[in-house]
Amino acid sequence: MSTERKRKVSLFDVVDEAAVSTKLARVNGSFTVGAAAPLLPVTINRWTGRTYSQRYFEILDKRKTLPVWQQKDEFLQVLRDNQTLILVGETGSGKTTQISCDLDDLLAEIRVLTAYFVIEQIPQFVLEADFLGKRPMVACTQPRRVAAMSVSRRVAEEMDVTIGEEVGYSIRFEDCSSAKTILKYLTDGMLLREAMADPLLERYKVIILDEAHERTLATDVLFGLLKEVLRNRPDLKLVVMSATLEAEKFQGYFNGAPLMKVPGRLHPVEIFYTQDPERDYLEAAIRTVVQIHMCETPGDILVFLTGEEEIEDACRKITKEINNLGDQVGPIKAVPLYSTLPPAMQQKIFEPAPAPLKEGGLPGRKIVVSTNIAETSLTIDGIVYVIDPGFSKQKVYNPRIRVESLLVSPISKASAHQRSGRAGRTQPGKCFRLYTEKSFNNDLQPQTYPEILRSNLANTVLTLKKLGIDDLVHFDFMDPPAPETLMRALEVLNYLGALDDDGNLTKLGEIMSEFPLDPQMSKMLVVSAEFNCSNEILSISAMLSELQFLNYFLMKQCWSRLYASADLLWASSVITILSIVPNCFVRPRDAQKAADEAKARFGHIDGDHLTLLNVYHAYKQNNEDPSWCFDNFINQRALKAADNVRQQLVRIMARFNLKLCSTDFNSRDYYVNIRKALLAGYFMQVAHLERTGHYLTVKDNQVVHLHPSNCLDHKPEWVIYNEYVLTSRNFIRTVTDIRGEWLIDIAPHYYDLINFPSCEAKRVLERLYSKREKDKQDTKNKK
DNA sequence: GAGCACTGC
Repeated sequence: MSTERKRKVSLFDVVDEAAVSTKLARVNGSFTVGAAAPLLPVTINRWTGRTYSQRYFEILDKRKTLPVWQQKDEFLQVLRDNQTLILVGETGSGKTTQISCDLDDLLAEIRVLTAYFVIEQIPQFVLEADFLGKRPMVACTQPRRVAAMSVSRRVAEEMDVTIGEEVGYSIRFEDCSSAKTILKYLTDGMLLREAMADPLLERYKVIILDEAHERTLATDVLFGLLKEVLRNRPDLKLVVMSATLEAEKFQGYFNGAPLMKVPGRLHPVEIFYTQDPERDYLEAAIRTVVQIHMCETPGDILVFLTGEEEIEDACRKITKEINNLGDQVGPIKAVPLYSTLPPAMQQKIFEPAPAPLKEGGLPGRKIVVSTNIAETSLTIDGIVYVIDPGFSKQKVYNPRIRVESLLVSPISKASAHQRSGRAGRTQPGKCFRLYTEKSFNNDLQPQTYPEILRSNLANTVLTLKKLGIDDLVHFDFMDPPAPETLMRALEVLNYLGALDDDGNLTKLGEIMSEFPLDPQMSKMLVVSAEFNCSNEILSISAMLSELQFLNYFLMKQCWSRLYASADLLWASSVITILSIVPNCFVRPRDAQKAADEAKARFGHIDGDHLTLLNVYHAYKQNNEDPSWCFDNFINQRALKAADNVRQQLVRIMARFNLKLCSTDFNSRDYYVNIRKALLAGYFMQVAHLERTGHYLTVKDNQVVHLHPSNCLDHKPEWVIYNEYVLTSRNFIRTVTDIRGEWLIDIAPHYYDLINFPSCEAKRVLERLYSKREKDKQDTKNKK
């Protein structure tokens, strides 16, 4: 029904648009009369029909000084003569964001840059193309939400239009566009969503994929999809924007499309390497900071390290060492930066360097010590020196045993390049690489290993099926995933009932594909009404999915060789292996005991899923009060985000007429029904307690341990788990007590005993099955 | 009894 209403609105808007264009024609008509007209400056905005503001001309003058402006005519000509065009250069250098989970905060804090860059200009050039018709609609994708928002706002300003009207953006939770919109910035995942409803993307005349070199999962899927669409739509044009490193690969993939180089970065950066390899990169980084501070001209320093503890440690050591130098040097301020840092602390990176201690004294310097959050997601102006030890923490996924872990690994050349670029934002800079030039050339991988090759593809396969791609094996991936990964995904979807035995999308699968969740979770949600607890499952899903933003999906950096030898690496004690902890519960260093006690108050003896439900309920009962969150060591941002997700899920449930219901809270079945519903989605993630006292995952037979963060007060015979992580041991995290009988009731096709490796769990299930048979016989006999 | 790279729908 909501689609129906939407259609009516857009019909209305088409009428409205026609009215606008007649008005426009009239305005332009009166304007172009007379031979002298072309010499006059254009004063009427052709998109709005309004007179341009003074500010428009001020910005225009600056835009005209940009190097890319020189290439406008050439660009338009190449675009006219070709269906696909690849632009290479330093993309993505014109965005600035501040860290925050809250979109409102972000909007208030986005700072306007004084420099203008390629991705703001190219779409505007496209709109000026006369060969695309009167009001061609242009889409421009970005891998990150904030980029889509901030760039579109900037462009709306440059075009002298209101954001959300002619220029807009569309991201999850927020569609700021209208029927008037001719240029829409959106996340790559969002364009993929649009393609699910409109497979030929017919509303667009031009699609621009920015930051294509980042190779996000969504971008990779769009590549293959758009290649198909371009064949079916000769009128559609595609512009791919990428960094230079793999330009030829892109060209080869897009059938020899023309390459055009565009200038990007404003200032040169001088690169320095060490003569010999460094044994201790942390020590070397601190030493380099001190040297820069003593010997180099003023300018802030950015140091890349791998994790919170290392960063805090480095900040302390830097401050100590510089203080030891006394009056010989100016004052410094060492500022840590990582994603879990409270926002108030994060703000510190934008504070100016400290002033000289006395008038005419040595200048101060700001030293930002950061994870690779500062590599792509966040830009800090004023950085002149970058220190790059060459490592970052990267997530590794092994599809064979479905285990993920985080490990400190060497970065890629592309990543090193990106890091050094951070030095040249405001003036010429210097980058100190704490490895040898030989090592850079020979040891670092050229590119970020694409996400699609190291991800669980169950969700992607479901999306592709929904997009009408039946033959996954012959789908034109730029880097085809391993056949086993695809097979594994198909198998999981078949067990969940999303695909039938021929691999075709079922009705259930179609509904599941509409949820922005992984398939197990959407299955659980879709069937939860059958267990009379969809309200509660909604809350749990929202909480889990909010946590999964942090710990389940996608992994980013380069690591192909690591991947190939991952098993060996896991065995290696040299490499630091860390896990990712969900952040719904806050545990400050100075109040760990109080935080644990607060958490225990929410604990549910049957498991962590139910504990999450308790937290959500308590949050709502306390009117989402931030001070209540603070007092109870609850991360308010996480809860707010979960609530946001929940609302979106409710809307999708309504679209498919899925009932919202709850079991009576006083009923004995209230929690039983919830636990059963969990199993309906996650029946493939069950572990059994062996007589030895260890848990074994069912079917995979991996020895696992309950993560100590769990809140069970006993060791249940059967548990369902949300994730399996490898840190110091094999852990299953977020676990809930379930009953063996439910396995054979709810997922008999998975627990069929025929393709089941022999183990204790199998023998227990066999007993349960025969007991079930016997019970059936008994009841029959009684009758 | 563990220890927090980064994003997307």
